[in-house]
Amino acid sequence: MRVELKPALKEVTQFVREGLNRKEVVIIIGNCEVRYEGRAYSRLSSGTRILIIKEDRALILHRPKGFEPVNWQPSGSIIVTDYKGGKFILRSFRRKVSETIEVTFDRVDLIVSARMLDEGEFLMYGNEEDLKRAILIKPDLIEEGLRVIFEERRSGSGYADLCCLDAKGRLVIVELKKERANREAVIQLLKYVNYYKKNGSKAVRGILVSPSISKGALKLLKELGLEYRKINLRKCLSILKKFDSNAYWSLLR
Amino acid sequence: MRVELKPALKEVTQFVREGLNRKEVVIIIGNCEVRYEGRAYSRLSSGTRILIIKEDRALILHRPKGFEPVNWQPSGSIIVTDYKGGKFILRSFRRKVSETIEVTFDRVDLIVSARMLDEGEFLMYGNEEDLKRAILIKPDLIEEGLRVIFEERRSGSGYADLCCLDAKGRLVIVELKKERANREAVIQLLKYVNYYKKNGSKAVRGILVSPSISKGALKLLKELGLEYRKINLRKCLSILKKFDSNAYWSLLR
DNA sequence: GCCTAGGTCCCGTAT
DNA sequence: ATACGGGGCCTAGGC
Repeated sequence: MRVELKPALKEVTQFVREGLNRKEVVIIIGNCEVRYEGRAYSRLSSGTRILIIKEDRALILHRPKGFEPVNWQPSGSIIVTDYKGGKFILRSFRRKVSETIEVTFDRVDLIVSARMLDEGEFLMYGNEEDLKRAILIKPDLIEEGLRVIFEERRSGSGYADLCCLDAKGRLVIVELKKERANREAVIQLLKYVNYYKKNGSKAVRGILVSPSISKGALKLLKELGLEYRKINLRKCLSILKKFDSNAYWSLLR
Repeated sequence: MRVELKPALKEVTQFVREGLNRKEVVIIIGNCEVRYEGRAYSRLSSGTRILIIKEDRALILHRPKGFEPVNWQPSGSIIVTDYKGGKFILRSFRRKVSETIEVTFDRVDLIVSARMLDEGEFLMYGNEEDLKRAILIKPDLIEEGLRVIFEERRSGSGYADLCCLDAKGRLVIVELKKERANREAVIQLLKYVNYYKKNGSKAVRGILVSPSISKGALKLLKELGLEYRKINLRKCLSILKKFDSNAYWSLLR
């Protein structure tokens, strides 16, 4: 790891170039102005920020407040550095979309270049995918006698989360939401149900499955003759835990 | 600014506490494990990462690759630090939503605490809002003789971008998209048009306005008897430039 | 390449 | 608090 406090701007160019060539992550804290041009246009006038350039050339510029970066460039962009007019300039060009960022520093307080070893495994659970997996294991969570026949099935323009048959053999389209469902979710479900009705299936039911639903969405749902089933995310996870030997489930408190 | 290379983990607690109390931004580079529990659950096993905690307690944890943070907490959360079992532990609790992050460091390579002055102005143009402003100035961009009567008008469940009258006095609902429009946009427009049809207006037209439109969306649009108008974002911006004395427009190349 | 849908999306805004 | 829609959204998965 290389660290320099208050480096001369002239040296920063070399420092950054070397860091990136060595596949290190570079962090710059300093006073800068920013210009962005691409899908939209932005200007950020002078102030102190944190600039991060990762191994893969992802660029992230943070102000001292707020969760979101003020300017950025996703990974894979091209970084060019320059020293001109007494200032350090860093430009980033995105390959596919025509997008450019130009960060001009008139003062650098700190510069860091670090090779970071990170082979850690990232595991996420409790997303919509998990909800679906739990239902595939135990379709009774939605309704007695339900059988899943397709998942993520193309249904017109989009994809139905689950296509099922109920105890009476009727087609049932299921739309899953892991959080409170809104009107948007109802419209999504309607779209798929209508697709199957249009394409020959007579008795098609549509069920929206989520832990909760907004008042307006529930009203709309009923008006459209669709159904709602409440589901508990924790319950789904505990079902998965039983059927999945993966050790990480044991971490669930 | 305070910087320490390879600080003893025991000292880090004090360092972070002091930094945050002084409204400084704290950056830690080191080896850590992460546990997140809230709307979903995640585990990140050991590796070297960058942790940023901002003045407003926004927490952002970055791996050495990729644009997006692997774990985070938006501003306003509560930060608690601890030294236990030879490790430095930082926990963040979100107030409203029940969400927790726990970052456990077994090695810290660098720690920085910096008061960052940033009063810079951030200006963004070329978003949907600007498209709308340009059309308000010059409705002819869409159609000769068009007059805008409402903007962001509640129309049933959502908000119609623009409500207008055409040369023949018919109601025209306009849906704006600053980028390629998809089926979603068409459905949105349809929803608003149907709302006004249902509520008494007889001849209601719907126009989708965007720089381009997906093939499927255009087909759907026509099937539904809706209309499409291409618009050029740069042209809209140059119109705004004329009518808006704000100096930043001059920065547009 | 286009298109669709999810995300711990975040965020602003209006009700 | 809830709900709705934008975002330079990003990212993954299909086709």
